[in-house]
Amino acid sequence: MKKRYEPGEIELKWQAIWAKKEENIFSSRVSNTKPKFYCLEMFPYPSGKIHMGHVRNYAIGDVIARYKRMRGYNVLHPMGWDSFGLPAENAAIKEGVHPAHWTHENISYMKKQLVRLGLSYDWSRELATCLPEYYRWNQWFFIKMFEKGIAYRKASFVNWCPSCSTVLANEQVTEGRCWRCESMVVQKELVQWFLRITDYQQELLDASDGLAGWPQKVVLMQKNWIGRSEGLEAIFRVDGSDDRIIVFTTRADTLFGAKFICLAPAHPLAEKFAEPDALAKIREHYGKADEKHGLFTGRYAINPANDEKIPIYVANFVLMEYGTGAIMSVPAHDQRDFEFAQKYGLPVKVVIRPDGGGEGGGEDVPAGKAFEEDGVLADSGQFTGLASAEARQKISGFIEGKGMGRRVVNYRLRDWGISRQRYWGTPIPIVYCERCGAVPVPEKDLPVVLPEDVKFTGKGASPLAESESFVDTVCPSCGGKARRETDTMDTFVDSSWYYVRYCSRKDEPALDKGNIGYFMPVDQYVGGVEHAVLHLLYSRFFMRVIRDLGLSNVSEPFQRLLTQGMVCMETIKCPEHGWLYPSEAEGGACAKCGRPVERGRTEKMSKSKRNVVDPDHLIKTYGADTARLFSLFAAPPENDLQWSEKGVEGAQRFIQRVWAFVHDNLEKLAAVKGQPPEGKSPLMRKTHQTIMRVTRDIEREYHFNTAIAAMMELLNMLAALEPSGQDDLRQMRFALERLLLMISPFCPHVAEELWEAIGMISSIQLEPWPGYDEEAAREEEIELVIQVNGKVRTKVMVPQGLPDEELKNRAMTLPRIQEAVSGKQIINVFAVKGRLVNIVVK
RNA sequence: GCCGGAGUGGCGGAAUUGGCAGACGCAAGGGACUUAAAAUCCCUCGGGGGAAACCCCGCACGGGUUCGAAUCCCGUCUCCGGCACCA
Repeated sequence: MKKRYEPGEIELKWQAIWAKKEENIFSSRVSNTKPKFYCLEMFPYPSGKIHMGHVRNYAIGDVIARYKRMRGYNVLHPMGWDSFGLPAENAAIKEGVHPAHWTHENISYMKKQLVRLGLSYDWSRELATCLPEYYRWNQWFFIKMFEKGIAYRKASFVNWCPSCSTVLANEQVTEGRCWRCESMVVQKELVQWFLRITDYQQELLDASDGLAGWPQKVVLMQKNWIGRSEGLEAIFRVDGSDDRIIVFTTRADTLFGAKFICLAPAHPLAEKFAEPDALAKIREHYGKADEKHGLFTGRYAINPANDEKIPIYVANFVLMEYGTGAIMSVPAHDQRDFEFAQKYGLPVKVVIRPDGGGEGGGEDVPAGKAFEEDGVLADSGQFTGLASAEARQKISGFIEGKGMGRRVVNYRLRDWGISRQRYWGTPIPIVYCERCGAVPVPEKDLPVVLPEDVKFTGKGASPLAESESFVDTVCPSCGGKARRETDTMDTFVDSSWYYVRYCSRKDEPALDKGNIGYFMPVDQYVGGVEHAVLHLLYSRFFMRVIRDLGLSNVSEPFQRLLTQGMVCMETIKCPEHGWLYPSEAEGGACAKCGRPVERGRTEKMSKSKRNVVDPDHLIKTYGADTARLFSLFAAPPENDLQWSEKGVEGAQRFIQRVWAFVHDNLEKLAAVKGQPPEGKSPLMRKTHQTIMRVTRDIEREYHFNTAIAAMMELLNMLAALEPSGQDDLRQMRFALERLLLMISPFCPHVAEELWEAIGMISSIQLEPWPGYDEEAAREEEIELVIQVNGKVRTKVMVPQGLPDEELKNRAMTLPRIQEAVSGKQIINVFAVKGRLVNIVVK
């Protein structure tokens, strides 16, 4: 054994050994003897190289997988590539490389990086979503959904990203910007394919309360996204016509205050009533968060509550996609309506007064803004004086009784638009025939493969539309001339079911019911919180479709979810040259101009801010074990992690100290024979305590940072020991073996190496997780804390397990306490859990 | 604006159920070894007072409940995340 710890050498050695043993170490088969555990990390987009976010994500997952293997589970721990998407196509436009080529190069490089990190994946299940054998099943799912009416086509206003020149789903727009490139999104009317996720909205909502293993934050985000609200649909007759306008409101209690009606610009009656040119102008402002624009139609509607005649407007801020596309406007109690009323000089009628706010004494017109809270009804006929909550029910009932409306539930969630006007995605398997319309490609003709003869110009319509060999086809139904759909699928379709594909090996058929039945659901899913509504909601939807296709009994794909925090690093800025790399700011001065630099905030690592750490460089300098250890030690997984070079060195120091301990004691330790003696010693006690703590910290919320801290404490004790005699050495060896076992999921290479060094023959991977004995972990003496009036006055060592009365007596006799209580009246004495005594005096 | 979450040393972070605030690590200071440096090892390390024993203050801020509060309740401030014309 070398004196120096050389990570590069030993890590490559063990990675080679593991690769040979892959069949029996990291691979998983359907097994009846062991319970299964499916551990999954979000698969990466093959962008070129892995980044520190991946390192952290996969280190967390790997510790869980390795730990569970040691606990005797049949662990499924797969990895693959989310390999369709825009960057590949953009590279093609910029550099002329084919997206497939670019993607496969990246995959092969990144796979090497993952292997180099010592991650224990079952590569026999590796998948790449851009391969026809994978996306064939996207097409298969699409056809099944088409047959069931879940996939359908409609024209609507959609989110269009001008920079990506494609459509985005609602979930993919953040603050009006594209989730990927941050360009402002515009509204465009297009015919698109949608998946009817709204069919499952109530089920998804109801089931979210059962997601006990998920961060509540994520559950809440999903619930808000689905956005259920209960209200009333009320019918407003159009004066002098048979037309009726249906509005949705959650505030039936304000119905008597409705002073006008607003229609969405795309509402059928808006087109019927409004003058086309004027309507077109309103439409220009649709979906934009700017000023409110209205157009009076010249028509009036009848308020079903009081038969009042109120004007009908078309307004840019009314959404066609939510509710009924028409609203009743109550300017006194809705801020938007208030602003609209102000602009167009419409009346404001107060029908809700603040609870307890003087009978009839309040002002009629709110001062400058609407009163939107609940209160007491005013000026509302027979309902005047009721509280809002009660009035909502009563007025809804009243309207229902008149046959002028009904209580309904509305959701904010929209159907998922999956059409993308790009090349590098799954072709939508539809053929358009003049006679038969949209016809699905028959299953036997799948996959519809992406054509190769495509030019990547970055301009115009879908690149697929340029490929005649692709577009021209025959109708599967009538054999006549037909054209293929040229849009591809949103890449979130690919990732909505990949965890199901992993249940079968590459060489086994996809979607095998037996395999799915054995491995699903995922027991632990680990990934970034940025997918809280996107990928995670789509997957919950897809799993239900898969269930309803009879392929699985599972509804929820992910039993437990861990959302890890971001990896952050300090930023450095020069007042003149902007963001700098640390190497450009040595000595606190900008390397370009010599001006002093500003230490910026610690922010998420990003290339643009130049605050990134390259995993390759990190591994080369410190090794994979150190990279993993630091990622896990510096913060609990759900927190953001602040990268620190010094912290990395600290992590490596720990590994080096373990190494040095084994090296320095190797001869003595190797000669040890037999078990440690019965009876307690500080080291034996500490060892059992450490196993207890580490086990508990991993089991409970995966708090690896405190688990590692506990192992460090054990090492500190071991290193301070000066053994004399065989019994001491036996204990030392016992403690060391357990320490190595506990370290092995975190730093698998060095654990293997040291395990071998102390004479163990089989791989440490195959060892069970060490057990502990609570009795052996128990302290014989405890430090009794004595407080007077809640303040610590002294501490004393006493035997473990004394009765409370005895503790109180002992406390009272202590000189320090005598002194503190002398001349005072003792009111009460508390003893707490055999650990603390509090004396209350006056 | 609405809905969540979080504020603990110079820093990252510990602290089962209300019961010793600051585990572990980083940084810093001192010392040992060395011709010297690195590495390593040892000691100190929340603030204030005191020669010391020890005392006072301290978990964003202000109140409260309690024998006892980082932990529970109310209010305020700050930061982070989500949603945002959703009727």
